[in-house]
Amino acid sequence: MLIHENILMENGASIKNFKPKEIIFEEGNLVHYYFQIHQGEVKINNYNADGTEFIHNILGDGQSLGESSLFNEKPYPTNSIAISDCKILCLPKNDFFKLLKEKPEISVAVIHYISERMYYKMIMIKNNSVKNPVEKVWTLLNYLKSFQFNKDAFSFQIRHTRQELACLTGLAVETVIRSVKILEKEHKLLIQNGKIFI
DNA sequence: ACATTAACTGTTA
DNA sequence: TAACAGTTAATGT
Repeated sequence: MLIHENILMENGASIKNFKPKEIIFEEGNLVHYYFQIHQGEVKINNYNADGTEFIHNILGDGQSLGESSLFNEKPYPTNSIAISDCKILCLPKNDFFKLLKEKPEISVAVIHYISERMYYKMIMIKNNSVKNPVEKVWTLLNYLKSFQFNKDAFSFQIRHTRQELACLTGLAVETVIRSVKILEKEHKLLIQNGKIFI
């Protein structure tokens, strides 16, 4: 986890529960808290003018939400919405900065985390400007697997739905399905009762 | 609730 | 103009 939960609790954090589809913060909101997921899954997204959704990222246990907005004076550029039942640690902004001052190793951990997020952004911004949808899906799936210790072929199950993969790549669900089938034909991944293994 | 398929439409190489 | 991605709608798991 990014910051140890005991340290967060000792420094003024509280735990808040969110139901699926509940909003943690919204585009345009002012930034008052450092958020860290204790348990659950959260998506960071935007809605286009036509209502279609673009998902920037899906985050899980131990990861933080919208932390980069704590360091500029700008409101949130994205929404943050619970996917599953979530318990989120909420640390008021002032307490967060006090903690960073007192414990420089936490500052470094936060910088490391933001750096990791930026790395992903670079990969995905390039990926999403690629034309070939099969390549888009393949790069995304490989990125998702890159965090696993087990690098063996077909050892990692993709837990995202086809719709989520579509929103992460800007493709239509049907195109994701077609692309995944092509990748299966090329023996790059395995499909077992609808579940993707890479 | 999610995945798949088919038939159709528009865009583009 | 053939290929291919998005749209819509129906069907399957």
